[in-house]
Amino acid sequence: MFVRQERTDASILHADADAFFAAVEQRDDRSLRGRPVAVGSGVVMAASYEARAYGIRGGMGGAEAKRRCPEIRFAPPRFTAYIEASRGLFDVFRGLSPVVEGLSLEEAFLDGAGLDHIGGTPLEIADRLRRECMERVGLAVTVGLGRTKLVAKMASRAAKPDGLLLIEPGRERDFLDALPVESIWGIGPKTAEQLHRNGLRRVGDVTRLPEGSLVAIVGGPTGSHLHALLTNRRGTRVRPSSGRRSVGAQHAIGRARRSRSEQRAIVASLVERVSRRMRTGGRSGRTISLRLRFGDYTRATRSLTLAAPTAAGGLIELAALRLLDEAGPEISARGLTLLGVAVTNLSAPGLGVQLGLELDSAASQGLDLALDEIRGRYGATSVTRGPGTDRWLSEA
DNA sequence: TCTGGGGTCCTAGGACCC
DNA sequence: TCTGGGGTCCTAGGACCC
Repeated sequence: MFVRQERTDASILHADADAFFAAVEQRDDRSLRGRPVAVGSGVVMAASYEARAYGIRGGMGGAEAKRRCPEIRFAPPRFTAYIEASRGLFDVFRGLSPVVEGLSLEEAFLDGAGLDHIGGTPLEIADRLRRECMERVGLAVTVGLGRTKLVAKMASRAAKPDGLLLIEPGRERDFLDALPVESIWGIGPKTAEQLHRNGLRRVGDVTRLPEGSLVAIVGGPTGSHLHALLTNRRGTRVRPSSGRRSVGAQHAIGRARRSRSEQRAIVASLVERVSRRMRTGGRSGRTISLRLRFGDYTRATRSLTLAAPTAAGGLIELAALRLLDEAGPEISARGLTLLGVAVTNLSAPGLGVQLGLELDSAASQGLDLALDEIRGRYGATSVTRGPGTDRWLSEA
C-alpha cells in the first residue's frame, strides 16, 4: 500500500537561470556585459535584465525593442551554446540531488529532502547550487524553496535575479495570497479573465472561496485542480523527467498568399528538420500532426496515427502532405499564416528507428508501398485506426 | 501587442472491442 | 435487435509555459 507522505519542510527547490539565452551571450561576449541585450532579430526571444529595464520582453517585435531602447544590442540565437550551457547546469543539479525534474533548458525542480547527512539541508544545497552554477557554468541561477512545487516556483520568480528565497512551512498562504492571480504559474489569460470577471484579483480572493464556487467559475476539473494547487494540497512530489513527448518544427509564413506547391515545399522542409532531429536523438513516433494557423488567428490541427513508429522523413512527409491536402478547403477559405509539423506518441529512445530508416526508401516510392511494407512486417491487415486514417487507407 | 519557435497536459467525442 | 457496462485508442481542440 502506497502511503502518501506529507512534506513537512521547504525541501523542494526550483532552480532557474536568469535571462538564460541573454546571459549566455553576455558570458561569451564581454562587450555585451552590463548592456541591454536581446537575443533574436525579428522577434525578441530573450532580453537581458538591462534590456528589461526598458520594458523589453520576450515575444516583443525587434522594431518595438529598438524604439524603446535605441542602443540595444541584438545577438543572433546560438542554440548549440544554450544546449551546452544547459548540460552544465543539469550536471550541477544532478550532482546535488538524485531527483531532478527538468522543466526547460534552464529550469528544474530538485528534491532536497532527506539529504542532510550527504549534501546538507535544502537551504545549504540551494547555496551550493548557486555557487557551483556560477563557478562551473558562468551563469546566475535563482532558487526558490518551498513545500510545494508551485510555492518554490513562485518564490524563485519573486527572488529574481540572482536571488534565493525560502518560504517557511505554514507561511505559504501569506506569500501566495498577496499575488495577483495572473502571476500564478498555470493561470493564463483565459482563466485570469474568468477570475477577474468575478471580482477575484488576488490569490487570496480565490483561496477564501469554497472549492465549489471556484468550480462554478472556471469549470470542473480545472477548478478543483486550481483550488488544490493554491491551497498547497497538490504538487508535493518531484518526479524525474520522463523525456520528451514530441518533436516538432513550425514556420510562420506571414500573410502573403502561398500557392499549394509553396505550402508543400514548406511542409517538406519542416519534415526534413523534424526527422533529422528524431534520428540524431534516436527517437521515433507514431502520430504525425499538422499545425495550422489562419489569417484570423484561429488555429487547427490535423493528425493521423501509424501502426508502427517511424523516424523516416519520406513516410512522415507523405502523411503530412496528406493532412495538408485534407485541410485544403479550410486553408483556401481562411488564409494560412503558419505551418507546423510534429511527431508525437514517441517510443522509448532507440525503438523503431531502424524500421523507420529501412522504410524510407519504400516511402519515397509512394505511401502505399510504405504501408504494404509495414503490413508485411507486422502481419497487420489494418495499418491505422480512426476515421481520418481509415479514409486515407480506403483510398489506397 | 497578435509576434516566433519549441514544447506539455487535459478533455470530449467517436470508433471499436468484449 | 436492442440494451447495458466497461475499456482503449484516435482525432481535434484548448490552455498554458519558456
